Amino acid sequence: MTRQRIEIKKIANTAARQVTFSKRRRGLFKKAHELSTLCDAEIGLIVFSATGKLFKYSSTSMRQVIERHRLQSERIDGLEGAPSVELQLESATHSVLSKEIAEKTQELRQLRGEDLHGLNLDQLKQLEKLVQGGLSQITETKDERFLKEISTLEKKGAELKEENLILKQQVENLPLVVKRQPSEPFPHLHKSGDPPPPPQGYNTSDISLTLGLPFPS
Amino acid sequence: MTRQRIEIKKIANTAARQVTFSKRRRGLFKKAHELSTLCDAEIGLIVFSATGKLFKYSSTSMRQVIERHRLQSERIDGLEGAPSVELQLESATHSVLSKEIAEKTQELRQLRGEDLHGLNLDQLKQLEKLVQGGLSQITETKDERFLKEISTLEKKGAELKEENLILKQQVENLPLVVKRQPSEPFPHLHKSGDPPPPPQGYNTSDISLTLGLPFPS
DNA sequence: AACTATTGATAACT
DNA sequence: TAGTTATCAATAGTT
Repeated sequence: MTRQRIEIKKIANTAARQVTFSKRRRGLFKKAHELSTLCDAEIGLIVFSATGKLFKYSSTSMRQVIERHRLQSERIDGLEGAPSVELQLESATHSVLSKEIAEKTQELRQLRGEDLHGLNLDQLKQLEKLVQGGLSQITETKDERFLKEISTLEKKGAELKEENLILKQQVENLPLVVKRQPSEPFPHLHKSGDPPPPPQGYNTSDISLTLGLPFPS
Repeated sequence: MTRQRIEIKKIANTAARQVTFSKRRRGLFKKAHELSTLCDAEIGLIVFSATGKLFKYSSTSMRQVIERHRLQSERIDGLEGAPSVELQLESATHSVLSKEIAEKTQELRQLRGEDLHGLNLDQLKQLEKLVQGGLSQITETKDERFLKEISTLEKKGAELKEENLILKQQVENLPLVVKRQPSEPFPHLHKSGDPPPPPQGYNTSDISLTLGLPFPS
């Protein structure tokens, strides 16, 4: 509805989908509120994100809206030999949950390449595309992780190398007369109160060494 | 929001309010549907007009949405002076089922290449392997299906060819006596004024024409 | 999260 | 009630 119109079907890119979800959810809630205010309507709106997070709006109380809806629906469905309300709710819940589990289980199996018999050619092609997309994501994430690890290691290596260089310079700068006490060969590199670590860049200290300059204080 | 922006408060004029209610209700439902489709969200929307008429939209079934909402709310409200044993049992069952759903949902998302942040390198490699396996299965099944379709078609084609052959032989054996009328051999293929098409093409029909087959009635 | 070019929704009117 | 249009609001793509 803007820069370019989009097709109304599931947004493939996860990040984009989440951004759109946030934006449109806000818009939807705003519209719901406006309708309820402008036209004196009683409204209940329940939204579960793809990640299962719950968002809701209701003009009065959600319970009231749902209750009113239940009454209306009952009137429509009409006649039932009523078991207890609790049992009805419970079995309803269970059947809903169980059904959801069954669906997800089946979906998982198919994503794993099992139980494909029920699918026709189009569905197979679609599934293949979906899994290819997933695989790309996974491989990409994995490779990124690899690269990150490599660069971390390289960085660490470089730091160590530099540290070594500095230490080497310090060692070379030590006056030959003074004997270091063996107890603390390399006490610490940067504790406060210490003589500042060699502030020099790479060659200055070497040069000063060569020239026999006094030790920097 | 158009010709003139309006204040969000109850519309005084009844007729205008009803008109606005109809228009905005449609808009709201459309947006709800778009959100659910674009972002894979589960949505339930209940609207009572000021006159008490019920309108609703739900991406799955309203019962399922309300049930899911009830579960979430239960969990959030949480702590309340111990409910009845039945309710406790019910909640226990629910939490088991809900947990299973949550796990499967997460697994599904990861198979689709989403939400991979929580995984370490080893887990990513394992997941990649799993999905690669699934993809192989799917592709294999799909291609088998393709091949099967092809061979079916080929078989059918061969049968038709053979049938044609037999028919041709029968045609050739027909007596040469009957003459076809030369008027309008292929009336619709060429518009008048065009250079006449190269008369008869291939053979079978020409032969039958030559042979003066009776016009199929 | 902020911006903006566009599309979409809709208030007023017919 | 339905259709039209001028205008405002929502938002897709981008930074």
